[in-house]
Amino acid sequence: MTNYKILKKCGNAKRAEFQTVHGTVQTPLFMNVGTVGAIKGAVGTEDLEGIDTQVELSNTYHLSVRPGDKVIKELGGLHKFMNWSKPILTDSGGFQVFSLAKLRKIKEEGVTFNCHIDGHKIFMGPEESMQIQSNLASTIAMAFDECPPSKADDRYIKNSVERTTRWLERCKKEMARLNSLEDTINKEQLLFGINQGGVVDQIRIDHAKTISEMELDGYAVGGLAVGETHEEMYHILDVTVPHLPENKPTYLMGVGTPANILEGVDRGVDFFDCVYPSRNGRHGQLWTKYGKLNLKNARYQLDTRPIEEGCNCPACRRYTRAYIRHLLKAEEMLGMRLCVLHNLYFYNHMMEDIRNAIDAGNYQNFKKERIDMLNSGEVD
RNA sequence: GUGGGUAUGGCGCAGUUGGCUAGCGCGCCAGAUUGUGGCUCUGGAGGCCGUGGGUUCGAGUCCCACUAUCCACC
Repeated sequence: MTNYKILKKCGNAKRAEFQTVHGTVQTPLFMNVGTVGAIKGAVGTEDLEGIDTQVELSNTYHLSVRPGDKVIKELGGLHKFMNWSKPILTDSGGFQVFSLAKLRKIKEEGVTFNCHIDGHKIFMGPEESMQIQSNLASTIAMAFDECPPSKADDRYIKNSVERTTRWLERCKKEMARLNSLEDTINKEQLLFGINQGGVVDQIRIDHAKTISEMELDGYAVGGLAVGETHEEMYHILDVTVPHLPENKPTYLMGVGTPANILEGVDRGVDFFDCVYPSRNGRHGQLWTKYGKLNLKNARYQLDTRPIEEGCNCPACRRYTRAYIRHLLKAEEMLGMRLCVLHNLYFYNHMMEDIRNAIDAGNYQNFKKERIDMLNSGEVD
């Protein structure tokens, strides 16, 4: 029995429904990134309901360091801890090993690296990552992978990808074991595998075929948006996604800009996540249908319009650009919060528009129209 | 009133025995940021060096006067 049901296709764009123990979600969707169990910028789970968040994303590595996955397990799991009942996806920690550890040693068993907070030595391999994610009791666990640098040579990437495949087998085995244990909180935790291969077509394709045979709950494309061009990224999706199972959700990790998402959907992607709306929101960079604006710019000092005309987010419903700009310049928490809420609302509602366009069988026209609007530069 | 100190971009300061286009931090003005260390990075604008004289080839730097300001004492 599959928990993933395609409702409509429009070209390669898929409109689907995905059932989980924490409820059914509508795809394509954007997951709101809350690395340490909170969306940075003083955004609580009560706020997420108000901006139509479907899935919250947290991070295995960060939560294992602080407060510790065993603490969260003792408190009943991440859902209870955060008081969030909808789906949570936990990233495996593989990317953090690549992105924030200065010193790391990758071996067959796993990776040894230094903690970013106090520098102590940490070992994480597929089994450790699955155990932590099982303790967190997220809805969806991600496989522990290696995300090689975009500048790595083909030989390195090939070896890395082969090891990632072996790690995936170990993840699957460990997940099955954990889900069968008596004291496991979420015995129906799902596992998504991750495709790698840099920007090398054949490695990507071979890897996609290999992991497709492993009967996972979903498939992610990782290792993109790490320095390659947009064209390279779109090309990799063009050649890779067709080799992933169509009857399973597809997740493009860490991507991206509104335009990236519109293009990703057109290539069959269901799930997206990105720190852009939250991180850049904290720094005053806001997304609108007509492109992005930097609210810290002096020209907004006397601007009494909302961030985006017609937007119904908590920031736009009540406050002016001038006021929010002042809050940002004064480094008031409220400024960051309002900007993050606007950006997440913008992303979540763009996804809703995308779903409606696919339902209407009009996705490609919609995409072109929206990308033209984003590039129009008519923010003001 | 007396003695001493200080005066350099919006603010706080560096500027060596006088020597090229006077620097730095913060702020300001912009830009970057893609499975998040509330960051970080990259550019840019802005100064007749308190005022007036003097010494010197050359003065932010030395001398004199004035003005402002701070500290101590009366």
